[in-house]
Amino acid sequence: MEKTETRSIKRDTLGGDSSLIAAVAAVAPINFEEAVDLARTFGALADPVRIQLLSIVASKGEVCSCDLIRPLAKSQPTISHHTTILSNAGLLIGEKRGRWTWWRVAPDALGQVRAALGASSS
Amino acid sequence: MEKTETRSIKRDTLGGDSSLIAAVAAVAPINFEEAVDLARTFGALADPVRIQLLSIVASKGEVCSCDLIRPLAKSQPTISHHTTILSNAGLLIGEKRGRWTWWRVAPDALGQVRAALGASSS
DNA sequence: ATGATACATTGAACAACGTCAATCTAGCAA
DNA sequence: TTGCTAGATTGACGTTGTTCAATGTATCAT
Repeated sequence: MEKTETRSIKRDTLGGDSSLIAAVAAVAPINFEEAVDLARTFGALADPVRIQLLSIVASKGEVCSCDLIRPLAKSQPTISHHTTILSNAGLLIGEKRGRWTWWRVAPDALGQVRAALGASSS
Repeated sequence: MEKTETRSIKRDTLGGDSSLIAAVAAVAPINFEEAVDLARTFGALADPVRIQLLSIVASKGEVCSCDLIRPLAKSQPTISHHTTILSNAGLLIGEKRGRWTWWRVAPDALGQVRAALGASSS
């Protein structure tokens, strides 16, 4: 997607190996910046519409924005708003082909969130 | 913690096996109620203070509220607010002993969040 | 060029959230 | 009892987030 200009808010969250339950291994608590990054990612997931949106894209592999309006029962601007948030969070990847924007789940993005939640068995 | 009365907002999130990337396995998208539950849990994690709070409790095993004020640099009511949210989300467990409330990370709660994010390799 | 379609952006209304001062409740000690 | 301490609750304030109507910008077809 890439903002055409201005500050390109590419966040690229979860670059480090900040683990929430470094806990279990009894390591030191994470620092503030890591916490801000993690919180931002969780914030992108903290909405039912976005969870369902992500789930739909994931289950279909690739979807255009127009195919999300009906199942999510939201207006076109609202859908655009949510895809932008997920995209900025690095969880969704959008590719513009002709008039359509095709969305797919960022490979391994959710896996990185999982990793941040620790290496516990389950 | 248990609200003394009124509606006891015990949420007990993530009871089902709702997987966000049922995707990868090409299953069907999750329903609205599951999405609301997941979003609520992620919402509890969508704040830097709560992430650090959780991290501190995890690294120390057990901590009283008073021990969180200093490292988090927040007022006592604010700390109480955050512990309540994490507790309601089922991520933190509080036990009142004497004048102190002792907090610990709910066993496997984060693991369940991980599970909801899918069974992908990493 | 004209029109239609797919999205993004803007602006505004409303709800939800994070924060703290002030206050209230309980447990403990003198 | 009196006083102190740990924490929860209340109320208020500013910030942020969700939503949609209206509008703007490309892209494609005629």
